[in-house]
Amino acid sequence: MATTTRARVRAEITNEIKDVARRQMAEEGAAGLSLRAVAREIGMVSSAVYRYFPSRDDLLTALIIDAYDAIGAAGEEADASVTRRTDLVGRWMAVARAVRSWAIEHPSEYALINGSPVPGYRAPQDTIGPASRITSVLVRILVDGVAHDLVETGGSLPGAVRGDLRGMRERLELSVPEPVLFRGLLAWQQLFGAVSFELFGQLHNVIDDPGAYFDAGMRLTADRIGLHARPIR
Amino acid sequence: MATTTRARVRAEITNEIKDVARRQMAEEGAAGLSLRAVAREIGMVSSAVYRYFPSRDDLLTALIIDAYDAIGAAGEEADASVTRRTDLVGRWMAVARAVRSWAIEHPSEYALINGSPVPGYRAPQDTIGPASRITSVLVRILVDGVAHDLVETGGSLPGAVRGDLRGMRERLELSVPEPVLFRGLLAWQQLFGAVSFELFGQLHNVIDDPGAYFDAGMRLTADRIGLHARPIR
DNA sequence: TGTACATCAGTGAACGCGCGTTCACTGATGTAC
DNA sequence: TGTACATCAGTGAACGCGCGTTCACTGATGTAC
Repeated sequence: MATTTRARVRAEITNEIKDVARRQMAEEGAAGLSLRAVAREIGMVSSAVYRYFPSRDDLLTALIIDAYDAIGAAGEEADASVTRRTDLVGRWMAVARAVRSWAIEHPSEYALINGSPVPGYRAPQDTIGPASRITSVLVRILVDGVAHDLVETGGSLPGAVRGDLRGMRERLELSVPEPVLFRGLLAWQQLFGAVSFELFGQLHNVIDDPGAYFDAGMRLTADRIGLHARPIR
Repeated sequence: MATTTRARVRAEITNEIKDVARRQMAEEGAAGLSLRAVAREIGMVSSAVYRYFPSRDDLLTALIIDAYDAIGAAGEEADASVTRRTDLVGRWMAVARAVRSWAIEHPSEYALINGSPVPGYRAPQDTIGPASRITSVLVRILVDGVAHDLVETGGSLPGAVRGDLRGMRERLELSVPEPVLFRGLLAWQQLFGAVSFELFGQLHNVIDDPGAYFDAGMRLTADRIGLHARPIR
């Protein structure tokens, strides 16, 4: 048969290992993720975990890939939920809020992909694909904006920056002028900077209503990307 | 005598412990900081370190306080180096570049105060004072901007956000309108977001000249705070 | 200025703990004929 | 459909390692008289 009992059980236990690892990471941090502790909680002997993941780093890699996929899926879903596709500000806000919500619900996974690097761990190439998923969501908003004349396209850039962005534009085959890419990148940084600030506790004792603050900041950011409600030309 | 030999030697060894700890943190990360490893490198028996720091967490706290102090001092120095005090954009750029340079020179210490929190560690109250040092630098730029009519003061804010910022303004006894504080806070986030992105490797394979990119971003940010070269009124 | 005592830095052994990974093994599940 | 063999999941013991922290101790430095 296509999926044997063995294969099904294997997939289930693989998921259980990852789930338990995620939960433990929330308490101990990524650096403290321990195969033995995971095995103990599942009720397995520690060496049994090696039937599923050849090493601790491979488990970490799997968690990172899952996290990128999850935040990417959350962003895609939020973007798709906005029915009026020319409402770029609405799409931006939906994606921004989705990123924040996902991060608040999965703080340790967010830290895994957006916090300080895990010491001694080098991410393999496998993580690059899933990582670009959430980035692509923003890029699509910019592409649609350019296509419908809903985004400012002007602006000057220092040569070095323009060159780097041209490289990016050509690699991804985007029809988006460099200044738009530049503002998009800054908005991206503002989004993840805001989420990290909130999550890592930098807003403590300053902002009591981080949701309202986040929304206001992202609205201003939308404005600054140069997103418009009606065609410019 | 005021400082005995014992006291002088004590201060020297305390510094040596912190220096070695900083160097090891760069390799192992904050979570992997180990009293035993530090003692080993210094050539001390591990229990001797307890004459200087009552526990591993106290050593971490000392490193955090030092890091806040160092980045604060770097920011203050950069701000003070701009002789024309009404050149707010120049002051902002100087401080931003100083923060970035310090972070690049001391990546593990930057991560310690701006990266994901160290698991299992709760920062004591002692860190609050040093932490506000760098924040105060930006606030002074805004205060001077308002005093000399060099910064936009208008803008609307949702009630909850305005309320939070009013609290901040009153606590710090600042004569700065809430919208200015709001934009300042966003600029602050943009600055640390940009440095973190660069340091934690998110710009890899996208930006080859991160210095130029950083400068261009911070210039745009200065513009967006509403800093002007000449009085508005 | 000299001496007796108190303070303090550093030693070395020990406690009790956890970690990643390897390896020979048992017994259950799956596959080919 | 039944049987022989191959594959695979999980076991339990072991290797070699590092960690934070405590404690009784020695010997040097500092202080009071």
